[in-house]
Amino acid sequence: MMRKKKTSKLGKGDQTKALILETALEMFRERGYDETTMRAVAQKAGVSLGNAYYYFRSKEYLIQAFYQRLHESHLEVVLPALENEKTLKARLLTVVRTKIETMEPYHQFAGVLFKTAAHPQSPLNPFADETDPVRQASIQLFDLVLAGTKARIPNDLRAELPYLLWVYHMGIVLFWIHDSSPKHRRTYRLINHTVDLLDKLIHLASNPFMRPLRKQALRLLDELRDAAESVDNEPAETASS
Amino acid sequence: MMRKKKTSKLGKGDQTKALILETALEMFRERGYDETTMRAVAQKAGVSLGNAYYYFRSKEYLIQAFYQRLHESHLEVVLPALENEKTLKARLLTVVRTKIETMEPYHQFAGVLFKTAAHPQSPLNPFADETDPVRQASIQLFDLVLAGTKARIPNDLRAELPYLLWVYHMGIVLFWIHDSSPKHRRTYRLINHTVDLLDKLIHLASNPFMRPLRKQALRLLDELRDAAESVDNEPAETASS
DNA sequence: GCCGGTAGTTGAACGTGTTCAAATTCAGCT
DNA sequence: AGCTGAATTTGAACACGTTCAACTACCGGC
Repeated sequence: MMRKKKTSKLGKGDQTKALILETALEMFRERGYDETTMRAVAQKAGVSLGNAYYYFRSKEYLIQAFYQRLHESHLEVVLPALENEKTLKARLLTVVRTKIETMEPYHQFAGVLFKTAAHPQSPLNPFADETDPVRQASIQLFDLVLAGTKARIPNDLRAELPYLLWVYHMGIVLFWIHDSSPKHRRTYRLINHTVDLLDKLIHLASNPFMRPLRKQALRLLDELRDAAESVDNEPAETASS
Repeated sequence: MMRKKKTSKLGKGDQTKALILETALEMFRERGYDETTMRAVAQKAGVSLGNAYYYFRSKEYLIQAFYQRLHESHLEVVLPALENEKTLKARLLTVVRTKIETMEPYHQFAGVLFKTAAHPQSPLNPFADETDPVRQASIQLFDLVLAGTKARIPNDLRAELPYLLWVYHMGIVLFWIHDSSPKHRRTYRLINHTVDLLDKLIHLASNPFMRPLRKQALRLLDELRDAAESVDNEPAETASS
């Protein structure tokens, strides 16, 4: 009885799964999400319709896979870039800018990301289950941003900041989705301004004078995130394998 | 050639439209949005399927109509209640609490409100076209909240505050949607805490000492809302994203 | 070399939102 | 009353996401 593929090349299933995902993402890029039908994906990938559903239990799961893939691409770009930046401001700028750049080919498709972002099970939902691996990895990146600076930040704030910055960056992405200005100039301008503001705010909030208000805000944050704790629905065990 | 019904009873079309909407909302309340099919609504309302589409160009438009109806119900409750409250804090509390109470019967259905809130044309989208009447009316309520207090707020902030409070209240609603605690206690607790915090923040931001930061934040806000200015599509034509 | 079971694959079928050309009703006019 | 064009209403048809029972390919064990 075989346990688990510990080594070597991909099994046949993994190949098919990758093929379907690749095909789907390509079509999303070219025609958008709604305009890409599961039948069309299956046909172009040379598999049957049912087979596509064998690997992705719904069309939305392709988005989830996309989001995962996107994060990996982002990491490849952002990690080297971060090595050259030391200040909090510069590091934040780098992360958010490269994120938008990575998403660029998917701009018209990206709308659907938020169409379901409010859905309890979506990893994009700020209240969603924190244990989602994709989401955790995404938040962790902002922890890395902070870890690489010498900025003096109180521990209570420091602990929550990765999550807060992640929410902030989701806001930027949301803006970018709606941004129809040429080359998305508005988004980049917004990033500049918000990062500047955030930098100031973080330092302001780190001031001992602000301690009571900060404590109150952080207590609030705790409360906020308890909302989703009792989401008991089966969260759709990760598609296959 | 008749112009417009200036008086008297509703035309036949309006009757049918109201009937369909009423039936739909009832079924949404009882079975939820996704579980309520257009066919079922039409059948229960005693009209044909196509007829329902004659009055509501898509299922989502029923949500839009719901939101409008909801706002009217809210006004009926909140306007009298506001007459007894004079402080900013109390007035804010009143508005947000009654909002949640008004939405109560639709809790399980409300999820879909945000499923499409990110859609460019949705009045729930913070970046959406400001000229949407439902949305404007909703924002105006927060202007009324401010108008009834003696709080000293700088003009620049005062002008933007209705919109900001509206966004805040949307956040509360979003939380409420995910709140599965008994009687939504968590939401009410959150309202208490956030209103308290907001009250403090508004006064803090009104401090002359904060002027530069405030100015910067408000400039940013302007920029934020420009994002949607070039949304020229006529509503509900574009599929997806 | 065959067996058995798991993984992979198929396509027909279902229910849904939406569209549309045609049928019907209605209000005002002569 | 009879006509006319607009408003209203109809239900069949379409495309899509999703499900499912059946079929096939593969691989380890005998």
